[in-house]
Parts: sequence; structure tokens; C-alpha cells
Amino acid sequence: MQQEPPDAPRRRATRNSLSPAVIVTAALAVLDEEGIEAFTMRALATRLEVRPMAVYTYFRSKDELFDAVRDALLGLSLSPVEGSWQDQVRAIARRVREQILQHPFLITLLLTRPLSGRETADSAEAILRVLSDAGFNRETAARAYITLLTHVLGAASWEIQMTAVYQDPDRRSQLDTLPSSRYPTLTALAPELNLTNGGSAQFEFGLDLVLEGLSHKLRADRA
Amino acid sequence: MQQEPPDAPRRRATRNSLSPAVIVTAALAVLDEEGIEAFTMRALATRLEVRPMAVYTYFRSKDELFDAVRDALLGLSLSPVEGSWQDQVRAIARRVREQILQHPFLITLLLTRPLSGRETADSAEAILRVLSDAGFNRETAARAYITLLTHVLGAASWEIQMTAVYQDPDRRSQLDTLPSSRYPTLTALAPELNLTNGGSAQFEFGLDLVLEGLSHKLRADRA
DNA sequence: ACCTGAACACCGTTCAAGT
DNA sequence: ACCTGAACACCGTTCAAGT
Repeated sequence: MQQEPPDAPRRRATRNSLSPAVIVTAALAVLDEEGIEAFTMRALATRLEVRPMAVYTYFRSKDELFDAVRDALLGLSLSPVEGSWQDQVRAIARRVREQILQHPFLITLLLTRPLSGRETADSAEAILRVLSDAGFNRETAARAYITLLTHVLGAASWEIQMTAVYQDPDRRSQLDTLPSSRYPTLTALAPELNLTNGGSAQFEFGLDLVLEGLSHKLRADRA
Repeated sequence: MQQEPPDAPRRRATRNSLSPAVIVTAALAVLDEEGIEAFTMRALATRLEVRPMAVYTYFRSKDELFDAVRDALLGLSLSPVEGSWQDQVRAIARRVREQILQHPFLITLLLTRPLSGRETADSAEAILRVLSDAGFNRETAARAYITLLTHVLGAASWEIQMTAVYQDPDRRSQLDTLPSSRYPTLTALAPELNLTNGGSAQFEFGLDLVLEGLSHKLRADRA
């Protein structure tokens, strides 16, 4: 609503105050604080205290800027973990989930903008190495990695959405208002379904399922 | 680019030609043919041969219309399936995936607009009933359903994105251009990773993993 | 009630101009 | 080179008016 503080000093931009890094940092701040739907080139320019077109010296378009923000967030430093291959995969998956939950708009960037494969290269390399070392064959390792990735993305995006819905008291737990004649099981399990919202228990549950399935596959690969 | 055929008859809208159903159908057609990013209220009005504001008699906003389109697409008629609980879950999961692939913009609506739980009630009831009948306890059944749902959403949205990327020859298979010194495993497995794009094999692989994990959980629940 | 016309308050971005 | 000013071609939507 409020566009500018009424008596802002409105100083002219100092020369060379901008750079790709400065712009990405400011964009990240706007995205974190206002959300992706409130992000506009004009809002970003206001935060940078420049006119909107100044950003276009460094990025050709809003989409290109979004790609840069996404790539900055995906450059995860994955510290090596001790333990079984399951433990190592779990650690990486948790790290990716945490990064997404910390910057919820990231899921939108991941599912909206085309990916070349370079952006997720760090976590891909880490997981694929763990799987290869564990003894998975080449195709199984590749498919397992994609499964883990899509699983984490799906779980995280659901989690973000449900916490957003959960904030809104009107929408909270609308399940029990469904007709139990048509949806007997669903209405009966409404309390348990609401339990799946919030916290990491649901994420761990799903991850365990996939890992258990992978253990089974590994035995097959080795046989 | 071309906004209107130059000599279109431009007949006045016949009285009462509109209705929520007619509008949703037209919106669906625009979304299917032009994609969600090209969907505007003005484009929809053009297809309906009315002025943009006519739609607002039936829907308060573009978002409300989007919700109606989403709900129309999620009203799946799930024919009952014979077989094991795994076969039944598989059939429902495949049906949901197919519906999303048929209308790729649906994934955006699902992950963008808040869900109350009513929209997915049909598939939720179906899966939860199968799981309950199979002997899962209440909490496991609830968590398993959410896992299956998020898994399908994640897999489908990845699939859509990868096929879109795959269309673009510039982006195709950029994995082998990565430095193999830093990403030895990733570059070595590039062919196998490219195999995961397209077709349903990757989807089935992931689904099998989850189902295998669930079989394991079921034995624990029963013990 | 249903639909239109004109307008408002936004967008991203082009283009020419300033330093 | 870096940044600005003005403008263009869009948006969704409000509001008053027509039938």
C-alpha cells in the first residue's frame, strides 16, 4: 500500500553502487519479506534507491534476474556426512528441504523457470556419488536421484502450501465439513490428516518410504 | 501478436449466452491452447466474444475463476479397480498423473492457489479407503496418502518441466558440458539421467519405491 | 440481471537521452 | 559505462451507465 515514505531524502544513486551481486541480494530480501507475488522490478528499484531501468544494465529481464536468484540459493555447501548411504542421502535431502522452507518462493522458481541441470549440480553430484558407491547400477542410481529430487520438491511445496493455508483460520481443517456419507474414510481420518501439517514428521515419513524402497532395489541390483 | 481478425463480424453478445460452466469451458480451452502465462481475462473475453467485464458477473476475480477451473479438472471419476491394494493405489496415482499431464497448467494451479482439501476429496477418499482396508493404521494411512499425493505432484511437475526443456534444443542435455573434474559422477551418468526424461518409466520407478516402502510399513503395522 | 465503456492503478520493458 | 525520464503496450479490476 504505502509506496514511499513521504519525506524520504530521495538521494541520487551514488555512482556504481550497483552490481549483479548487490541486485541479487536486494531481490532476495524483497522476495523473502514480501513474497514472490509482490515482487516487481519497481519494488526492487525502490529498495535499491534507483530508478527501475537501472537494473536492466545488469539483467536483461525479470526472468533472468529470477534465474540468478535461484542459482544463488541452490549453491548449497554440502558438508560430507558420516554413516550409511541412507544417512548420507537423508542429510542431503533434509538440507534441500530446509533451504526451500527458508525461502518458500524458491519452489515457485524451481517449478516455473526451465532448469538446465547446472543449477542442481552440487546436490546431484553428492547424491549420485553416494548411490554409486553404495552399489546401485547406473540406471538405478540415475532414476533414484530423480525420484529423491522430485519427492523432496513435491513434499516441500505441499508443506509450504499447507502452512500458508493453516494460517488462514477460515480454511483450517475444512475436511470435517465434508459429507461423511460420500467421504466416510476421509472424514474419519481428518484428525490424522491434520497431523501431517507442520513439522518434519511427514517429510521424514515419506523419505523413509523412498529409502526403504531403495534398499529393496539395491538388493535386487546386487543379485 | 495478432489481436483480432481485421474484419471479424464482431456481433454483439447474445443475451444470456454466458454461465459459469460456459466460462470455465472457455477458460480451459484458452489454458490448454495458449498456456497459463498467456491466459488473461481479456483473452478469455475475446474467445467468449464479450467485453472483459462480462466475466465478472459470474466470477469475482481471475483467481476465483482459476479455482473453478482447477476444481472442474480435479473432479475425477475413479472407476473401481480389481487387484491388490498396490494395484489399486497405482491405478489412482496413474490417473492423477495423466490428468495433470493432459493439462500441464493444472500443476501451477495446484501449487499456487490455496487448497481447502475439498478439491482432492475424491482421490483422497479412494486412496484412504484402499489403505485402510489393506490394514494400515489410521496415522500411517493418512501419512501414506499425503506421501503419495506429494510424490505424484512432484514427479508430474518435474516431468512437465523436463519435457518443456527438452523441446528447446539449446537446453537439451547440458549435463555433459559440466566440468567432469568437479562433477565426475554427474557427467558420467548424464546418459542415464537423460533417460529419465519422457515416458512413464521414471514415474513407475518412483511409485514402485513408495509402494515397496509402504509394504514394509504395513508389515510393521500388523506386527 | 446481465453486459458495456471508460478509466484507474498498476505492470515489464523499449527507446532516447543524459553523465 | 551506467543511470534516468518518458512513454508504450499491456494487465486486473472499479465504477457508472446502459438494456
